[in-house]
Amino acid sequence: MEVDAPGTPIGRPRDTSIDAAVLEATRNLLIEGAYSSFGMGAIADRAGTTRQAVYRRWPNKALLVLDAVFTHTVATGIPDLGDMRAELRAAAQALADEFGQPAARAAVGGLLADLAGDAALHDVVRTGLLGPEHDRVGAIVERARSRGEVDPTADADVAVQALGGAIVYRTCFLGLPADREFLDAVVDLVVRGVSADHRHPPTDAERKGPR
Amino acid sequence: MEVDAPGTPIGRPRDTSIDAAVLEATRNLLIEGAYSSFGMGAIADRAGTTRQAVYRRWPNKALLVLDAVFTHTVATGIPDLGDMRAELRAAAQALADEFGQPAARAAVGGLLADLAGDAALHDVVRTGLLGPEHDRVGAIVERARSRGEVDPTADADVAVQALGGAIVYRTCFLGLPADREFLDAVVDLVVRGVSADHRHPPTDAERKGPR
Amino acid sequence: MEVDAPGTPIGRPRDTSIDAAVLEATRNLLIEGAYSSFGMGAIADRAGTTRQAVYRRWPNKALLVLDAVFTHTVATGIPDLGDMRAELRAAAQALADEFGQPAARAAVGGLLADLAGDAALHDVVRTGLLGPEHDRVGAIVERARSRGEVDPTADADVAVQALGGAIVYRTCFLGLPADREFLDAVVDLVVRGVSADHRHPPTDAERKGPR
Amino acid sequence: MEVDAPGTPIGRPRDTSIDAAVLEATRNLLIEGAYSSFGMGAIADRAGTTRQAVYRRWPNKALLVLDAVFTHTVATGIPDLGDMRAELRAAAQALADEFGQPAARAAVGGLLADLAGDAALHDVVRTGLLGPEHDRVGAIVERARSRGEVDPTADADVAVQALGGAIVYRTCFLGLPADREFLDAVVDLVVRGVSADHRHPPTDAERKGPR
DNA sequence: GCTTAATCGAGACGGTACGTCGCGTCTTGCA
DNA sequence: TGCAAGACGCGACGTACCGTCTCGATTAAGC
Repeated sequence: MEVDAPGTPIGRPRDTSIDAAVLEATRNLLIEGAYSSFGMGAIADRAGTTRQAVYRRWPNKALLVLDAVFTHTVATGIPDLGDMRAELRAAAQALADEFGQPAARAAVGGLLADLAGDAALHDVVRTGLLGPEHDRVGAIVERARSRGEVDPTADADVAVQALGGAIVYRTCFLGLPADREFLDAVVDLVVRGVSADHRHPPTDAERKGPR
Repeated sequence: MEVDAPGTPIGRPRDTSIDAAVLEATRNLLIEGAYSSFGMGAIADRAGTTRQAVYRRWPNKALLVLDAVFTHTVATGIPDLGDMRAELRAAAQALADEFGQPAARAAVGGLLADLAGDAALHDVVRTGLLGPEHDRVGAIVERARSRGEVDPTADADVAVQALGGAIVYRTCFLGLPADREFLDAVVDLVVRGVSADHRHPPTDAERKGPR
Repeated sequence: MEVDAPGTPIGRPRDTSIDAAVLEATRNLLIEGAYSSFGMGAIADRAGTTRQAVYRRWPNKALLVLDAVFTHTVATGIPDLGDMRAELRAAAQALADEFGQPAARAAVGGLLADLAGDAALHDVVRTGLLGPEHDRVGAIVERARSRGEVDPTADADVAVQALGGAIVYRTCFLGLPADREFLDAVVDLVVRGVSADHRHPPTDAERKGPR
Repeated sequence: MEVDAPGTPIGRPRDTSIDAAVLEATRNLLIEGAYSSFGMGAIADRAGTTRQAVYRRWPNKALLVLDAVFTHTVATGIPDLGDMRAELRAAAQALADEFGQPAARAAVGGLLADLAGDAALHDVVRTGLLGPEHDRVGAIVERARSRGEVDPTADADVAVQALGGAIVYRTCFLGLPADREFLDAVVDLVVRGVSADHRHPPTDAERKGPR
């Protein structure tokens, strides 16, 4: 149901090598400096092409950086290993791989800044990048819940946000590496935080306590 | 033995009302639009002054926004309530108050973007903003640990990053409110994640398993 | 062997209508006010374009004003009329036309001021504007000299500077019009000053007199 | 009839050394660079004082430069030597001394530029600087005329403007020195140009000729 | 000896212009 | 139609100077 599918694209075909060159240039510039320290012109120069050729492919820097830095095909679900901890480790590792690379660390802030003013763009990120990530981790928790490993009162979304937040915060805000040790520790914390055994929820007094 | 301590400040003194006006203008502009959607000129205009008067006070937008948005005197430690959960709730609430305000949500991304290229600036943020926050939350966990409530193998830093990350991630990345319910849930997760009772650490096989 | 001769000019060509608009805007602003009362920004605004488009064409205000005000193709020599007085009148009239126009009167001072600090610019004026003017008038005198009309001891350069100086001084310094009557009178003075008949040079005593 | 003559000036008296320092600083800056290359701030700095102290004494740069560069007491008339040539030489030398000094050469252009927009200032220059100069030279010619040395049809003003123009033009426009030789030559030209003997005015045909 | 008043230094103030940079678009010639 | 090149209108950048002001300290003269 492609509306404007170009049945037979007329005119000179796009030079696909430019696509690659632009993406790589973007990544390199991100590694070398901050998101806001370069612009479309610098990207085009680095890629050995022109601004126009870049704009023909991506309408703005945010979407270009998104393409350059993040693996959209990330949605490769985690296989059912029958073990929440192992599955979460795999998911956490994937997250760390994605957000820990230097280009991503440099990109996140600027992307966030550009997002703030552009609702459409924000949606792209939420549904295209964050959403799948959430679903994937959420699925792990729900699967474990169906196996009875998760406390019924635990909120999967909260677990997801704690896990993802910890990784993103550590890599992008603190600039620290999300190494194996850290990932294990945070996964461990989350697993224990949601696991079923001996869960004793806060009393009502605590829950609705003063303030 | 302050070298450049202005014993008797010479020349016309700064107009302190300008400081306030600029900070408020900055906050308002952040609420109305994105970090990157306005510049020093717009701030000066809104504050009813000139760019120069702004630059006299803050050398760049990042430091100005930092001053405008974040309460530096945040380091007011959480009192010892004898209850980790209650203390963490207070800390989480403070965090949510700080990062949940509209201006902060709009600022975080741009700030992060500018930080990436400026090591000195990054240090200011880390030691002046994030550091105290960490220490505060870390102190709560350590206090609980000394009361025997925390599992000896649990890493306080990880708990801190999970708690902080979850809140920042939710407010700034997802744009969702960090309401009371969410805060309670994430505190609950962290408390259970580090608490001493019935902790069963991963086996060595799990820990060093094939990843 | 032009090195940077643009064999085939590449890229989008300059919009020639902007050149004209900028030159006219400059002239108009000079007529309306002083050289120093407006800047490149005002010129661009008046021309309906941008500063950048102006800077692309002229590196500074002095060179732009030079182009706007003075006819560079002034070097159209005066034809040999066989009569020094008539030829000098034509030359004087050309000078008065050039320096008497309102824009020129307003420009001269500022130009001179900017020149003082820029040797390169000063050369442009000397060789491009003053030089041809001199050669033209000098040629008239020399032609007359070859006809025997000029005293052999008379210095053509001095005659040139007296004629030119009188006109420039009157129009630009005194703000008086260099009308037909004045021009006739000053040409008459110069002609008589250099003519051969009954010249009685100063005695040595006069020439090397006290002080 | 001094209206606001401060009978007894109360308050702290002006530091007269500042007057001198400012005038000298102005002269030095003019020698080192162009009129437009420095401002009141630079003058104050160089004089080791503040802008305000300068503005207290002179309302703008043009008047300050005028004071700094030109000897207002120039009106010392030329004594009657009974010889036009000798008297004109003395006057020419005085003119050359005044306008030939480096500071004056650098000042003239900028002064002219500032004058253009300020009628009051222009009057100051005309009546205070140029006027006396004219009167002085004009008086010489008229004196000679009364002795019968000058042709009755010769216009003294034209002679004045030719003499003055030649000197100013040579020093300020061409940047050449008005040395003894040049002054003698231009005086000679003017003397011959106005002298009574063998003057044969242009015929009517020439005077009202075509064009 | 105290008040009064103008000056001094220093530097902030609201303005305006500077010359440069980057944006996103457009207009050429060539492939 | 794509591409390289570069001009276009637009707007922000950080700086510099303008002429004025507001400070505390200084320096006479008059009371």
